[in-house]
Amino acid sequence: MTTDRTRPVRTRVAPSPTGDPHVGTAYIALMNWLFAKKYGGQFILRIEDTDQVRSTPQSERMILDALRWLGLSWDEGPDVGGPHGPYRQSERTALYQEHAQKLEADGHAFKCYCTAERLDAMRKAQMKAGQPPRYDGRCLTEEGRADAKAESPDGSFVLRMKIPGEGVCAFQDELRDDPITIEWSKVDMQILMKSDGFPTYHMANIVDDHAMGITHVIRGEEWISSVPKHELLYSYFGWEPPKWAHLPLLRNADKSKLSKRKNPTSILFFQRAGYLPEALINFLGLAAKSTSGGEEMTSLAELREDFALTNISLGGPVFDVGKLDWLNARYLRETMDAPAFLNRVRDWALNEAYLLPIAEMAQSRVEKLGDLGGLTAMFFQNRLDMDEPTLRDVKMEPDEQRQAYQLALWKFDALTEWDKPSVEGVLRDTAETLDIKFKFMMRAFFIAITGSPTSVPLFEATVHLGRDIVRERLRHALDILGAPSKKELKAWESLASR
RNA sequence: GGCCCCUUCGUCUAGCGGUCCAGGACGCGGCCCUUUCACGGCUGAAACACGGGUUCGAUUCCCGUAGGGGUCACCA
Repeated sequence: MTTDRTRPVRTRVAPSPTGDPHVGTAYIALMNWLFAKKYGGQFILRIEDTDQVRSTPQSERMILDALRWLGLSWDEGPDVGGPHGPYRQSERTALYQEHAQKLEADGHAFKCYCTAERLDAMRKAQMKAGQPPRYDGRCLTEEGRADAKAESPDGSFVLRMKIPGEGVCAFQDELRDDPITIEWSKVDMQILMKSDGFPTYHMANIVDDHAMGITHVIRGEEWISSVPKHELLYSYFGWEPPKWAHLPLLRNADKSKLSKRKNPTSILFFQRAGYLPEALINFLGLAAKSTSGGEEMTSLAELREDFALTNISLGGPVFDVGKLDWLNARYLRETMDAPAFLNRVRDWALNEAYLLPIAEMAQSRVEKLGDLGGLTAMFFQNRLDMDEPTLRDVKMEPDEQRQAYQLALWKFDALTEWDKPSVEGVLRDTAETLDIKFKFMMRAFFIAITGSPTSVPLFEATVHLGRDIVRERLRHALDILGAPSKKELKAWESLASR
Protein backbone atom coordinates (compact mmCIF):
# COMPACT_ATOMS: atom_id res chain seq x y z
CA MET A 1 0.00 0.00 0.00
CA THR A 2 1.21 3.45 -0.73
CA THR A 3 1.83 5.62 2.27
CA ASP A 4 2.11 9.33 2.42
CA ARG A 5 5.42 9.86 4.11
CA THR A 6 4.59 13.34 5.20
CA ARG A 7 2.04 12.03 7.70
CA PRO A 8 2.37 9.20 10.15
CA VAL A 9 0.11 6.25 9.47
CA ARG A 10 -2.98 6.30 11.63
CA THR A 11 -5.62 3.59 11.53
CA ARG A 12 -8.63 2.91 13.65
CA VAL A 13 -11.15 0.30 14.54
CA ALA A 14 -14.59 1.72 15.20
CA PRO A 15 -16.90 -0.84 16.75
CA SER A 16 -20.51 -0.14 17.53
CA PRO A 17 -21.30 -1.15 21.13
CA THR A 18 -24.53 -2.95 20.33
CA GLY A 19 -23.85 -6.50 21.42
CA ASP A 20 -21.21 -9.05 22.23
CA PRO A 21 -17.67 -8.51 20.96
CA HIS A 22 -17.56 -10.13 17.53
CA VAL A 23 -14.63 -12.02 15.97
CA GLY A 24 -15.16 -9.93 12.86
CA THR A 25 -14.35 -6.85 14.94
CA ALA A 26 -11.23 -8.59 16.20
CA TYR A 27 -10.24 -9.46 12.64
CA ILE A 28 -10.63 -5.88 11.42
CA ALA A 29 -8.93 -4.54 14.54
CA LEU A 30 -6.01 -6.91 14.03
CA MET A 31 -5.48 -5.84 10.42
CA ASN A 32 -5.61 -2.17 11.37
CA TRP A 33 -3.25 -2.77 14.27
CA LEU A 34 -0.78 -4.70 12.13
CA PHE A 35 -0.80 -2.09 9.41
CA ALA A 36 -0.31 0.84 11.78
CA LYS A 37 2.41 -0.89 13.75
CA LYS A 38 4.21 -2.16 10.67
CA TYR A 39 4.65 1.43 9.53
CA GLY A 40 5.36 2.84 12.96
CA GLY A 41 2.04 4.60 13.16
CA GLN A 42 -0.80 4.75 15.64
CA PHE A 43 -3.83 2.58 16.09
CA ILE A 44 -6.95 4.24 17.47
CA LEU A 45 -10.04 2.78 19.07
CA ARG A 46 -13.20 4.77 18.58
CA ILE A 47 -16.63 3.86 19.84
CA GLU A 48 -19.41 4.47 17.33
CA ASP A 49 -22.36 4.76 19.66
CA THR A 50 -24.56 6.98 17.55
CA ASP A 51 -27.42 4.51 17.74
CA GLN A 52 -28.99 5.68 20.98
CA VAL A 53 -31.43 2.81 21.09
CA ARG A 54 -29.06 -0.11 20.74
CA SER A 55 -25.77 1.10 22.21
CA THR A 56 -24.96 0.03 25.74
CA PRO A 57 -22.06 0.74 28.09
CA GLN A 58 -21.86 -2.98 28.94
CA SER A 59 -21.25 -3.80 25.31
CA GLU A 60 -18.56 -1.15 25.07
CA ARG A 61 -16.81 -2.55 28.12
CA MET A 62 -16.96 -6.09 26.76
CA ILE A 63 -15.53 -5.02 23.42
CA LEU A 64 -12.63 -3.21 25.08
CA ASP A 65 -11.97 -6.15 27.37
CA ALA A 66 -12.08 -8.61 24.49
CA LEU A 67 -9.63 -6.65 22.35
CA ARG A 68 -7.31 -6.27 25.32
CA TRP A 69 -7.56 -10.00 25.98
CA LEU A 70 -6.39 -10.60 22.44
CA GLY A 71 -3.34 -8.44 23.09
CA LEU A 72 -4.34 -5.61 20.81
CA SER A 73 -3.53 -2.30 22.42
CA TRP A 74 -4.54 1.09 21.15
CA ASP A 75 -2.65 4.34 21.30
CA GLU A 76 -5.78 6.43 21.70
CA GLY A 77 -9.23 5.43 22.84
CA PRO A 78 -12.10 6.15 25.21
CA ASP A 79 -10.29 4.55 28.16
CA VAL A 80 -6.77 5.88 27.55
CA GLY A 81 -7.65 9.24 26.05
CA GLY A 82 -5.47 10.99 23.52
CA PRO A 83 -5.03 14.30 21.71
CA HIS A 84 -8.07 13.91 19.48
CA GLY A 85 -10.67 12.92 22.04
CA PRO A 86 -13.27 12.27 23.09
CA TYR A 87 -13.24 8.85 21.44
CA ARG A 88 -16.89 8.10 21.97
CA GLN A 89 -19.10 9.56 19.27
CA SER A 90 -21.98 10.25 21.63
CA GLU A 91 -19.68 12.80 23.29
CA ARG A 92 -18.87 14.57 20.05
CA THR A 93 -22.34 15.63 18.93
CA ALA A 94 -21.52 19.34 18.95
CA LEU A 95 -18.83 18.71 16.38
CA TYR A 96 -21.23 16.91 14.07
CA GLN A 97 -23.88 19.59 14.51
CA GLU A 98 -21.40 22.23 13.56
CA HIS A 99 -20.31 20.36 10.44
CA ALA A 100 -23.89 19.57 9.52
CA GLN A 101 -24.75 23.26 9.63
CA LYS A 102 -21.80 24.04 7.40
CA LEU A 103 -22.94 21.47 4.85
CA GLU A 104 -26.42 22.88 4.85
CA ALA A 105 -25.18 26.47 4.62
CA ASP A 106 -22.97 25.51 1.69
CA GLY A 107 -25.93 23.91 -0.07
CA HIS A 108 -24.58 20.35 0.16
CA ALA A 109 -27.29 19.10 2.45
CA PHE A 110 -30.95 19.80 3.06
CA LYS A 111 -33.58 19.33 5.73
CA CYS A 112 -36.07 16.58 5.03
CA TYR A 113 -39.46 16.47 6.75
CA CYS A 114 -40.77 13.32 5.06
CA THR A 115 -42.48 10.89 7.39
CA ALA A 116 -41.45 7.29 7.78
CA GLU A 117 -44.85 6.29 6.40
CA ARG A 118 -44.37 8.26 3.21
CA LEU A 119 -40.85 6.93 2.73
CA ASP A 120 -42.03 3.36 3.28
CA ALA A 121 -44.81 3.76 0.75
CA MET A 122 -42.42 5.36 -1.69
CA ARG A 123 -39.91 2.52 -1.41
CA LYS A 124 -42.60 -0.10 -1.80
CA ALA A 125 -43.82 1.57 -4.97
CA GLN A 126 -40.29 1.82 -6.33
CA MET A 127 -39.61 -1.84 -5.60
CA LYS A 128 -42.86 -2.81 -7.23
CA ALA A 129 -41.93 -0.83 -10.31
CA GLY A 130 -38.59 -2.62 -10.41
CA GLN A 131 -36.72 0.50 -9.40
CA PRO A 132 -34.04 0.62 -6.72
CA PRO A 133 -35.49 2.18 -3.56
CA ARG A 134 -34.15 5.68 -3.31
CA TYR A 135 -35.19 8.99 -1.79
CA ASP A 136 -37.20 10.87 -4.40
CA GLY A 137 -35.86 14.30 -3.54
CA ARG A 138 -39.13 15.84 -2.49
CA CYS A 139 -37.57 18.07 0.16
CA LEU A 140 -34.88 19.22 -2.22
CA THR A 141 -37.09 22.10 -3.22
CA GLU A 142 -38.48 24.88 -1.09
CA GLU A 143 -42.07 23.95 -2.02
CA GLY A 144 -41.67 20.23 -1.50
CA ARG A 145 -40.15 20.85 1.86
CA ALA A 146 -43.04 23.13 2.86
CA ASP A 147 -45.55 20.46 1.83
CA ALA A 148 -43.71 17.75 3.70
CA LYS A 149 -43.45 19.94 6.77
CA ALA A 150 -47.17 20.55 6.68
CA GLU A 151 -47.80 16.79 6.57
CA SER A 152 -45.41 16.05 9.41
CA PRO A 153 -47.22 15.52 12.71
CA ASP A 154 -44.42 16.89 14.88
CA GLY A 155 -42.26 18.90 12.50
CA SER A 156 -39.25 16.66 13.09
CA PHE A 157 -36.69 16.52 10.34
CA VAL A 158 -33.46 14.89 9.28
CA LEU A 159 -30.57 16.25 7.26
CA ARG A 160 -29.85 14.56 3.94
CA MET A 161 -26.85 14.96 1.70
CA LYS A 162 -27.17 16.05 -1.90
CA ILE A 163 -25.89 13.68 -4.57
CA PRO A 164 -24.75 14.66 -8.07
CA GLY A 165 -27.41 14.00 -10.67
CA GLU A 166 -25.08 12.31 -13.09
CA GLY A 167 -21.60 10.93 -13.60
CA VAL A 168 -19.69 8.24 -11.76
CA CYS A 169 -17.65 8.05 -8.62
CA ALA A 170 -14.37 6.23 -9.12
CA PHE A 171 -12.09 5.38 -6.27
CA GLN A 172 -9.08 3.22 -5.70
CA ASP A 173 -9.16 0.38 -3.22
CA GLU A 174 -5.68 -0.53 -2.03
CA LEU A 175 -6.46 -4.24 -2.19
CA ARG A 176 -7.77 -4.25 -5.74
CA ASP A 177 -6.04 -3.42 -9.03
CA ASP A 178 -8.71 -1.52 -10.91
CA PRO A 179 -10.56 1.46 -9.49
CA ILE A 180 -14.11 0.77 -8.40
CA THR A 181 -16.70 2.86 -10.18
CA ILE A 182 -20.25 3.49 -9.02
CA GLU A 183 -22.71 5.74 -10.81
CA TRP A 184 -24.01 8.64 -8.77
CA SER A 185 -27.50 7.72 -9.92
CA LYS A 186 -27.15 4.56 -7.81
CA VAL A 187 -26.32 6.49 -4.66
CA ASP A 188 -29.09 7.50 -2.28
CA MET A 189 -29.45 10.89 -0.62
CA GLN A 190 -28.20 9.51 2.64
CA ILE A 191 -29.42 10.84 5.96
CA LEU A 192 -26.56 12.60 7.72
CA MET A 193 -28.27 13.75 10.88
CA LYS A 194 -31.14 11.85 12.44
CA SER A 195 -34.17 13.53 13.92
CA ASP A 196 -32.75 12.91 17.41
CA GLY A 197 -29.87 15.22 16.56
CA PHE A 198 -27.38 12.34 16.36
CA PRO A 199 -25.33 11.76 13.25
CA THR A 200 -25.54 8.61 11.16
CA TYR A 201 -22.48 6.46 10.61
CA HIS A 202 -21.61 8.22 7.36
CA MET A 203 -21.50 11.68 8.89
CA ALA A 204 -19.79 10.83 12.16
CA ASN A 205 -17.32 8.56 10.48
CA ILE A 206 -16.04 11.16 8.01
CA VAL A 207 -15.93 13.99 10.51
CA ASP A 208 -14.06 11.84 13.02
CA ASP A 209 -11.68 10.15 10.63
CA HIS A 210 -10.64 13.56 9.43
CA ALA A 211 -10.48 15.12 12.89
CA MET A 212 -8.47 12.20 14.17
CA GLY A 213 -6.05 12.23 11.26
CA ILE A 214 -6.88 8.74 10.03
CA THR A 215 -4.77 8.03 6.95
CA HIS A 216 -5.97 4.55 6.05
CA VAL A 217 -9.46 3.21 6.43
CA ILE A 218 -9.25 -0.56 6.63
CA ARG A 219 -12.70 -2.03 7.09
CA GLY A 220 -15.02 -4.80 5.91
CA GLU A 221 -16.09 -4.97 2.29
CA GLU A 222 -19.72 -4.42 3.23
CA TRP A 223 -18.75 -0.75 3.13
CA ILE A 224 -17.69 -0.62 -0.50
CA SER A 225 -21.02 0.62 -1.74
CA SER A 226 -20.92 3.50 0.77
CA VAL A 227 -17.58 4.85 -0.38
CA PRO A 228 -19.11 7.30 -2.91
CA LYS A 229 -21.02 8.99 -0.10
CA HIS A 230 -17.87 9.17 1.95
CA GLU A 231 -15.74 10.51 -0.93
CA LEU A 232 -18.43 13.09 -1.57
CA LEU A 233 -18.49 14.23 2.04
CA TYR A 234 -14.73 14.66 2.03
CA SER A 235 -15.01 16.82 -1.05
CA TYR A 236 -17.90 18.84 0.38
CA PHE A 237 -15.73 19.61 3.37
CA GLY A 238 -12.69 20.22 1.21
CA TRP A 239 -10.72 17.47 2.92
CA GLU A 240 -8.42 14.87 1.47
CA PRO A 241 -9.95 11.41 1.77
CA PRO A 242 -7.97 8.59 3.38
CA LYS A 243 -6.77 5.51 1.51
CA TRP A 244 -9.41 2.82 1.37
CA ALA A 245 -8.87 -0.88 1.91
CA HIS A 246 -11.90 -3.16 2.06
CA LEU A 247 -11.25 -6.54 3.56
CA PRO A 248 -13.18 -9.65 2.54
CA LEU A 249 -15.76 -10.75 5.06
CA LEU A 250 -15.35 -13.81 7.28
CA ARG A 251 -17.85 -16.48 6.22
CA ASN A 252 -19.96 -19.27 7.61
CA ALA A 253 -19.40 -22.77 6.22
CA ASP A 254 -22.11 -22.04 3.64
CA LYS A 255 -20.16 -18.95 2.53
CA SER A 256 -22.66 -16.43 3.85
CA LYS A 257 -21.41 -13.56 6.03
CA LEU A 258 -20.30 -14.93 9.39
CA SER A 259 -23.26 -14.87 11.75
CA LYS A 260 -24.06 -16.06 15.22
CA ARG A 261 -27.02 -17.99 13.91
CA LYS A 262 -24.67 -20.39 12.17
CA ASN A 263 -21.42 -20.10 14.06
CA PRO A 264 -20.03 -19.04 17.38
CA THR A 265 -18.98 -15.46 16.68
CA SER A 266 -18.60 -13.88 20.07
CA ILE A 267 -15.11 -13.53 21.47
CA LEU A 268 -16.73 -14.35 24.80
CA PHE A 269 -17.54 -17.77 23.38
CA PHE A 270 -13.95 -18.45 22.44
CA GLN A 271 -12.87 -17.44 25.93
CA ARG A 272 -15.41 -19.63 27.63
CA ALA A 273 -14.74 -22.55 25.31
CA GLY A 274 -11.08 -22.42 26.27
CA TYR A 275 -9.33 -20.97 23.26
CA LEU A 276 -6.13 -19.06 23.88
CA PRO A 277 -5.92 -15.44 22.71
CA GLU A 278 -2.62 -16.10 20.95
CA ALA A 279 -4.20 -18.95 19.00
CA LEU A 280 -7.15 -16.83 17.94
CA ILE A 281 -4.89 -13.97 16.88
CA ASN A 282 -2.65 -16.42 15.05
CA PHE A 283 -5.63 -17.87 13.27
CA LEU A 284 -7.07 -14.52 12.22
CA GLY A 285 -3.62 -13.29 11.26
CA LEU A 286 -3.17 -16.18 8.84
CA ALA A 287 -5.34 -14.19 6.46
CA ALA A 288 -2.48 -11.76 6.00
CA LYS A 289 0.38 -14.25 6.14
CA SER A 290 1.86 -16.10 3.26
CA THR A 291 1.70 -19.71 4.37
CA SER A 292 3.60 -21.32 1.51
CA GLY A 293 6.60 -21.79 3.76
CA GLY A 294 4.74 -24.36 5.82
CA GLU A 295 4.88 -23.11 9.40
CA GLU A 296 1.60 -21.54 10.33
CA MET A 297 2.21 -20.96 14.00
CA THR A 298 3.18 -17.36 14.42
CA SER A 299 3.05 -14.45 16.83
CA LEU A 300 1.65 -10.96 16.79
CA ALA A 301 5.22 -9.63 16.51
CA GLU A 302 5.99 -11.83 13.51
CA LEU A 303 2.71 -11.00 11.87
CA ARG A 304 3.52 -7.34 12.27
CA GLU A 305 6.96 -7.81 10.81
CA ASP A 306 5.72 -9.65 7.70
CA PHE A 307 2.52 -7.70 7.27
CA ALA A 308 1.41 -6.54 3.86
CA LEU A 309 -2.16 -5.70 3.00
CA THR A 310 -1.64 -7.16 -0.44
CA ASN A 311 -1.02 -10.60 1.08
CA ILE A 312 -4.69 -10.78 1.90
CA SER A 313 -6.69 -12.97 -0.45
CA LEU A 314 -9.83 -11.37 -1.76
CA GLY A 315 -12.07 -14.43 -1.63
CA GLY A 316 -14.08 -14.36 1.60
CA PRO A 317 -12.54 -16.95 3.92
CA VAL A 318 -14.71 -19.51 5.67
CA PHE A 319 -14.06 -19.34 9.40
CA ASP A 320 -12.55 -22.80 9.76
CA VAL A 321 -13.05 -23.74 13.40
CA GLY A 322 -11.28 -27.04 12.79
CA LYS A 323 -8.10 -25.26 11.88
CA LEU A 324 -8.43 -22.94 14.86
CA ASP A 325 -8.79 -26.04 17.06
CA TRP A 326 -5.60 -27.49 15.63
CA LEU A 327 -3.70 -24.26 16.21
CA ASN A 328 -5.05 -23.91 19.73
CA ALA A 329 -4.01 -27.48 20.50
CA ARG A 330 -0.51 -26.74 19.29
CA TYR A 331 -0.24 -23.71 21.58
CA LEU A 332 -1.42 -25.82 24.47
CA ARG A 333 1.11 -28.58 23.95
CA GLU A 334 4.05 -26.79 22.37
CA THR A 335 4.33 -23.43 24.09
CA MET A 336 4.06 -24.36 27.75
CA ASP A 337 5.05 -26.95 30.31
CA ALA A 338 2.61 -28.61 32.67
CA PRO A 339 2.77 -25.94 35.41
CA ALA A 340 2.19 -23.22 32.82
CA PHE A 341 -0.64 -25.25 31.35
CA LEU A 342 -2.17 -25.51 34.82
CA ASN A 343 -1.95 -21.76 35.14
CA ARG A 344 -3.85 -21.33 31.91
CA VAL A 345 -6.51 -23.69 33.19
CA ARG A 346 -6.74 -21.62 36.36
CA ASP A 347 -7.11 -18.43 34.37
CA TRP A 348 -9.78 -20.09 32.28
CA ALA A 349 -12.08 -21.63 34.89
CA LEU A 350 -10.35 -22.85 38.01
CA ASN A 351 -10.58 -19.53 39.71
CA GLU A 352 -12.71 -18.00 42.43
CA ALA A 353 -14.85 -15.94 40.10
CA TYR A 354 -15.91 -18.85 37.93
CA LEU A 355 -15.97 -21.49 40.65
CA LEU A 356 -17.86 -19.76 43.45
CA PRO A 357 -21.23 -19.57 41.68
CA ILE A 358 -20.81 -23.23 40.77
CA ALA A 359 -20.07 -24.08 44.38
CA GLU A 360 -23.24 -22.27 45.41
CA MET A 361 -25.29 -24.24 42.91
CA ALA A 362 -23.72 -27.57 43.79
CA GLN A 363 -23.31 -27.49 47.57
CA SER A 364 -26.78 -28.68 48.53
CA ARG A 365 -26.79 -31.27 45.78
CA VAL A 366 -23.72 -33.33 46.65
CA GLU A 367 -23.44 -35.95 49.37
CA LYS A 368 -19.71 -36.30 49.06
CA LEU A 369 -17.18 -33.88 47.63
CA GLY A 370 -16.50 -36.63 45.13
CA ASP A 371 -19.93 -36.11 43.61
CA LEU A 372 -18.90 -32.67 42.43
CA GLY A 373 -17.14 -33.69 39.25
CA GLY A 374 -20.07 -35.52 37.75
CA LEU A 375 -22.54 -32.86 38.71
CA THR A 376 -20.60 -29.89 37.41
CA ALA A 377 -18.56 -31.29 34.52
CA MET A 378 -20.83 -29.49 32.11
CA PHE A 379 -19.46 -26.16 33.33
CA PHE A 380 -16.07 -27.16 31.98
CA GLN A 381 -17.19 -28.40 28.62
CA ASN A 382 -17.93 -26.76 25.36
CA ARG A 383 -20.36 -28.89 23.38
CA LEU A 384 -21.88 -31.79 25.31
CA ASP A 385 -21.77 -35.42 24.26
CA MET A 386 -25.37 -35.97 23.39
CA ASP A 387 -27.47 -38.50 21.57
CA GLU A 388 -31.06 -38.67 20.45
CA PRO A 389 -32.43 -41.10 23.09
CA THR A 390 -31.03 -38.94 25.90
CA LEU A 391 -32.47 -35.83 24.35
CA ARG A 392 -35.85 -37.44 23.67
CA ASP A 393 -36.41 -38.57 27.25
CA VAL A 394 -39.12 -35.96 27.61
CA LYS A 395 -42.89 -35.67 27.66
CA MET A 396 -43.07 -33.69 24.46
CA GLU A 397 -43.56 -34.42 20.80
CA PRO A 398 -40.30 -34.26 18.82
CA ASP A 399 -41.48 -31.31 16.77
CA GLU A 400 -42.64 -29.49 19.86
CA GLN A 401 -39.24 -29.99 21.38
CA ARG A 402 -37.44 -28.75 18.28
CA GLN A 403 -39.72 -25.76 18.15
CA ALA A 404 -39.08 -24.99 21.81
CA TYR A 405 -35.31 -25.00 21.28
CA GLN A 406 -35.58 -22.81 18.19
CA LEU A 407 -37.92 -20.31 19.80
CA ALA A 408 -35.72 -20.07 22.88
CA LEU A 409 -32.69 -19.60 20.67
CA TRP A 410 -34.31 -16.64 18.97
CA LYS A 411 -35.51 -15.13 22.19
CA PHE A 412 -32.13 -15.60 23.86
CA ASP A 413 -30.46 -13.84 20.96
CA ALA A 414 -32.80 -10.88 21.28
CA LEU A 415 -32.10 -10.39 24.98
CA THR A 416 -30.16 -7.28 25.91
CA GLU A 417 -29.48 -8.45 29.45
CA TRP A 418 -28.18 -11.94 30.10
CA ASP A 419 -29.38 -12.53 33.64
CA LYS A 420 -31.63 -14.84 35.61
CA PRO A 421 -34.92 -12.95 35.18
CA SER A 422 -34.38 -12.58 31.43
CA VAL A 423 -33.47 -16.22 30.94
CA GLU A 424 -36.39 -17.38 33.04
CA GLY A 425 -38.66 -15.00 31.15
CA VAL A 426 -37.62 -16.46 27.82
CA LEU A 427 -38.26 -20.01 28.94
CA ARG A 428 -41.65 -19.23 30.49
CA ASP A 429 -42.56 -17.29 27.39
CA THR A 430 -41.61 -20.16 25.17
CA ALA A 431 -43.72 -22.64 27.12
CA GLU A 432 -46.64 -20.27 26.97
CA THR A 433 -46.28 -19.64 23.26
CA LEU A 434 -46.21 -23.35 22.55
CA ASP A 435 -48.90 -24.05 25.14
CA ILE A 436 -46.77 -26.70 26.82
CA LYS A 437 -46.65 -27.38 30.53
CA PHE A 438 -43.62 -25.44 31.78
CA LYS A 439 -42.37 -28.35 33.84
CA PHE A 440 -42.36 -30.72 30.88
CA MET A 441 -40.58 -28.24 28.68
CA MET A 442 -37.97 -27.48 31.34
CA ARG A 443 -36.87 -31.09 31.28
CA ALA A 444 -35.97 -30.71 27.60
CA PHE A 445 -33.86 -27.66 28.38
CA PHE A 446 -32.20 -29.32 31.35
CA ILE A 447 -31.08 -32.12 29.07
CA ALA A 448 -29.88 -29.92 26.23
CA ILE A 449 -28.08 -27.35 28.37
CA THR A 450 -26.79 -29.32 31.34
CA GLY A 451 -26.69 -32.76 29.76
CA SER A 452 -28.99 -34.29 32.36
CA PRO A 453 -32.66 -34.06 33.36
CA THR A 454 -31.51 -33.53 36.94
CA SER A 455 -28.86 -30.96 37.59
CA VAL A 456 -28.10 -27.68 39.28
CA PRO A 457 -30.70 -24.89 38.88
CA LEU A 458 -31.18 -24.25 35.19
CA PHE A 459 -31.60 -20.47 35.09
CA GLU A 460 -28.47 -19.84 37.14
CA ALA A 461 -26.51 -22.42 35.19
CA THR A 462 -27.65 -20.94 31.90
CA VAL A 463 -26.58 -17.48 32.97
CA HIS A 464 -23.24 -18.73 34.25
CA LEU A 465 -22.45 -20.74 31.11
CA GLY A 466 -22.93 -17.65 29.01
CA ARG A 467 -25.10 -16.98 26.05
CA ASP A 468 -22.78 -18.41 23.45
CA ILE A 469 -22.17 -21.79 25.05
CA VAL A 470 -25.90 -22.11 25.60
CA ARG A 471 -26.61 -21.18 22.03
CA GLU A 472 -24.10 -23.77 20.90
CA ARG A 473 -25.69 -26.49 23.05
CA LEU A 474 -29.21 -25.72 21.91
CA ARG A 475 -28.14 -25.66 18.32
CA HIS A 476 -26.36 -28.96 18.80
CA ALA A 477 -29.50 -30.45 20.32
CA LEU A 478 -31.48 -29.15 17.41
CA ASP A 479 -29.06 -30.71 14.96
CA ILE A 480 -29.47 -34.07 16.62
CA LEU A 481 -33.25 -33.89 16.53
CA GLY A 482 -33.21 -32.50 13.01
CA ALA A 483 -32.44 -28.91 12.13
CA PRO A 484 -35.57 -26.96 11.21
CA SER A 485 -36.30 -26.62 7.51
CA LYS A 486 -36.68 -23.21 5.93
CA LYS A 487 -40.38 -23.76 5.82
CA GLU A 488 -40.54 -24.59 9.50
CA LEU A 489 -38.39 -21.61 10.40
CA LYS A 490 -40.74 -19.33 8.56
CA ALA A 491 -43.79 -20.84 10.25
CA TRP A 492 -42.19 -20.70 13.67
CA GLU A 493 -40.95 -17.17 13.25
CA SER A 494 -44.47 -15.81 13.38
CA LEU A 495 -44.93 -17.57 16.72
CA ALA A 496 -41.74 -16.10 18.09
CA SER A 497 -42.78 -12.54 17.45
CA ARG A 498 -46.00 -12.92 19.40
C1' G B 1 -34.17 -7.47 -8.83
C1' G B 2 -30.40 -3.02 -9.66
C1' C B 3 -25.42 -1.94 -8.51
C1' C B 4 -20.69 -3.53 -6.60
C1' C B 5 -16.99 -7.23 -5.07
C1' C B 6 -15.12 -12.13 -5.55
C1' U B 7 -13.88 -17.34 -7.92
C1' U B 8 -7.00 -22.87 -7.34
C1' C B 9 -8.15 -29.54 -3.47
C1' G B 10 -14.19 -30.26 1.35
C1' U B 11 -11.63 -25.77 4.04
C1' C B 12 -7.35 -21.98 4.48
C1' U B 13 -4.01 -20.95 0.74
C1' A B 14 1.06 -20.77 -2.74
C1' G B 15 1.28 -19.49 -7.71
C1' C B 16 1.95 -13.09 -10.33
C1' G B 17 2.83 -16.49 -19.20
C1' G B 18 6.70 -21.71 -19.91
C1' U B 19 10.04 -24.03 -13.67
C1' C B 20 2.57 -26.81 -12.60
C1' C B 21 0.43 -33.96 -15.45
C1' A B 22 -0.29 -27.25 -9.75
C1' G B 23 3.12 -26.76 -3.89
C1' G B 24 1.96 -26.31 1.60
C1' A B 25 -1.57 -26.55 5.82
C1' C B 26 -6.32 -28.24 8.30
C1' G B 27 -9.58 -32.24 7.75
C1' C B 28 -10.03 -37.35 5.78
C1' G B 29 -7.75 -42.65 4.56
C1' G B 30 -3.46 -46.03 5.20
C1' C B 31 1.13 -47.53 7.58
C1' C B 32 4.70 -46.94 11.64
C1' C B 33 5.63 -45.67 16.87
C1' U B 34 2.82 -47.28 21.24
C1' U B 35 -0.30 -51.09 27.35
C1' U B 36 -4.99 -47.37 25.48
C1' C B 37 -5.83 -42.64 23.51
C1' A B 38 -3.53 -38.44 21.86
C1' C B 39 1.11 -36.59 20.08
C1' G B 40 4.86 -37.60 16.45
C1' G B 41 6.87 -39.80 11.70
C1' C B 42 5.89 -41.67 6.79
C1' U B 43 2.26 -42.03 3.09
C1' G B 44 -2.49 -41.71 -0.04
C1' A B 45 -6.92 -39.59 -2.20
C1' A B 46 -8.32 -34.53 -3.27
C1' A B 47 -8.52 -28.30 -7.00
C1' C B 48 -6.92 -24.33 -11.53
C1' A B 49 -15.94 -22.98 -12.30
C1' C B 50 -17.27 -22.94 -17.75
C1' G B 51 -16.82 -20.85 -22.81
C1' G B 52 -14.38 -17.68 -26.04
C1' G B 53 -10.21 -14.83 -27.22
C1' U B 54 -4.67 -12.74 -26.84
C1' U B 55 -0.10 -15.59 -27.27
C1' C B 56 4.63 -20.07 -29.93
C1' G B 57 2.53 -21.22 -24.98
C1' A B 58 -2.29 -19.97 -20.34
C1' U B 59 -3.81 -21.52 -13.44
C1' U B 60 -1.50 -16.87 -14.53
C1' C B 61 -3.77 -11.42 -19.32
C1' C B 62 -8.78 -9.76 -21.75
C1' C B 63 -14.14 -10.60 -22.67
C1' G B 64 -18.51 -13.27 -21.78
C1' U B 65 -21.37 -16.98 -18.88
C1' A B 66 -22.26 -19.39 -14.41
C1' G B 67 -21.78 -19.52 -9.21
C1' G B 68 -20.93 -17.22 -4.43
C1' G B 69 -20.99 -12.82 -1.47
C1' G B 70 -22.13 -7.77 -0.19
C1' U B 71 -25.33 -3.61 -0.53
C1' C B 72 -29.84 -0.99 -1.48
C1' A B 73 -32.53 1.89 6.96
C1' C B 74 -33.54 8.05 11.07
C1' C B 75 -28.02 0.11 12.09
C1' A B 76 -23.27 0.43 12.01
